Amino acid sequence: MAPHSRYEEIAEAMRRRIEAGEWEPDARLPVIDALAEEFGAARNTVHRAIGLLETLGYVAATRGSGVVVRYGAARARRPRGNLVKRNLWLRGYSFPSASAGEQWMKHGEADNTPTAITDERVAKLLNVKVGEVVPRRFRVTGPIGEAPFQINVSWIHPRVAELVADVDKNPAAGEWLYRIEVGGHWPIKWFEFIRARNATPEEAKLLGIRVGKAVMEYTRQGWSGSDDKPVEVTQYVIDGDRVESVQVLERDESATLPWPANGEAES
Amino acid sequence: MAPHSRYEEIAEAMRRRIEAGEWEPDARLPVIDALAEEFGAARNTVHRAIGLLETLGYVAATRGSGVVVRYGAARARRPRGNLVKRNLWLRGYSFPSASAGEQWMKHGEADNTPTAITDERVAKLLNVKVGEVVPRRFRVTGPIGEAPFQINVSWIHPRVAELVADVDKNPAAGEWLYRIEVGGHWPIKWFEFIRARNATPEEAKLLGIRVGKAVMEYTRQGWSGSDDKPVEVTQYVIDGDRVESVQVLERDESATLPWPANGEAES
DNA sequence: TAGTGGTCTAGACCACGTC
DNA sequence: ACGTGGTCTAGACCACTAC
Repeated sequence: MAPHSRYEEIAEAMRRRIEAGEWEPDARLPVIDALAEEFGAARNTVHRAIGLLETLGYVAATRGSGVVVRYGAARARRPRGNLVKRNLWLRGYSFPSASAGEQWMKHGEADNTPTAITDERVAKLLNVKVGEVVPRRFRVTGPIGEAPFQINVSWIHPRVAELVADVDKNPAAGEWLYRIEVGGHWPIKWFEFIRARNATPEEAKLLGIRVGKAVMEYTRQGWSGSDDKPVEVTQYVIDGDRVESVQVLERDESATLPWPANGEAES
Repeated sequence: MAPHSRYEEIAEAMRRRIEAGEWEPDARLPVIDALAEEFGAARNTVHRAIGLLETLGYVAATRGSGVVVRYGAARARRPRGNLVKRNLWLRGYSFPSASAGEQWMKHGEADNTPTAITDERVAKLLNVKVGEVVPRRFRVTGPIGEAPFQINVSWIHPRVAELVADVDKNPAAGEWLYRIEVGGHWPIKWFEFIRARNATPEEAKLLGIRVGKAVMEYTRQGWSGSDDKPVEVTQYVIDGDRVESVQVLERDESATLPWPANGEAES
């Protein structure tokens, strides 16, 4: 029954106590030294068990204050979909993967300075070379009053850079995607790639989560409607614990095969 | 520039070497002791750096053989969708989140024995109590000839247990979902919940991945069309490194607002 | 300032793959 | 049997929070 390692056993024992209610949500756990003595293990081993419980979403540890139970925390539900809505009044767009509607920028961390592309995959999707400097838009967002849980980064192809050059100085001009479309690239077509992966150290710091925490990554590639080449790549990195996509499955009866003519039925 | 800890610095240095091609894909890295000496750090610290690189998908470590570069590995693409297809000939169903089509059961790990429900969320979705014993179907699947990368588990509500009791002995009778529908619960309606989270120790062992690796979790809840209560819950847990969902975004022009009557345009 | 979690070390031992 | 990665220990020191 126990092919587990010791730290997994300890994590398992602690998990059971949490689920049994012995340690209630928002309550503080005993300090690590006390737990180490109780379990008869080294401090490091208990610390590792806590790290596991943290990535699994059972507790949250804060240096200086303690380890707190985070079991049964609420999670934002975001309807899944593939419909892009345009709002010509605001000269903006609405992507289903991007927002739950009520999000806000945080910290003033917005950064619109052009940057060299380091990621090989992004370079390929945008059809530029690694190291090339392109316009970039960077945001960390989340609901008002709560911790941010989403990183938004967009890279723009150099050949349309002029079209979005004054977007920040002149907000009434509309979003940069709108500028690109009316600038001669209508209609933009998008592909979206969805992955689950582990947070990098940089992302973990931005989102206030532990390194290695699971995140959802949406990567969107926008193609020009005129020259049929990529014009933008946008990536959303979302704390996996904070959101959940929901979808109603529909029946495709058109794809239903008829009963076989010579009925092999036997029910 | 370096708010990193030492193990993150070492991981960063190793990552740069991999991306620079100094350590090529499928090549073996130096042994940990050698790396520890080179970086002037303890063995444990280097080991932790390697663990980080492993969860980020850059390397794969195997006890007894070594650490191998896994950069740029292929990934299966699975079209995203919400259309459930019925196949009356096979008396089965096709869910977009479930399969890439060519999957196969692995290891003979299939397990159809009834089991007590331990997960509180699953219990709630199936509308039963935690600890209640219900029919369960368990599979670990993946493409032929490759390592499995997906865990499929289904729980069935006790009130429809009789309808699926003989499914295993009589394959020609069709899938258990088909049996439930023709047994008086047509049409079943489904909701699907999608999350990214970290693999538990059990899941990691089944999928052959490191504990804490990011996985996609699809949870499907099926409602009876007759008594409007849940009849089944199915969960897919998929190695995040092995699949990627792809989707074409469509324009919803019906939602587009008209230009304002008093044009504030200035482009 | 005291107490908390987080990191690092040096060394030991274990589990597993390879030869 | 050997060499590999994985775990555990005991102790030290650091970074951060709360008081």
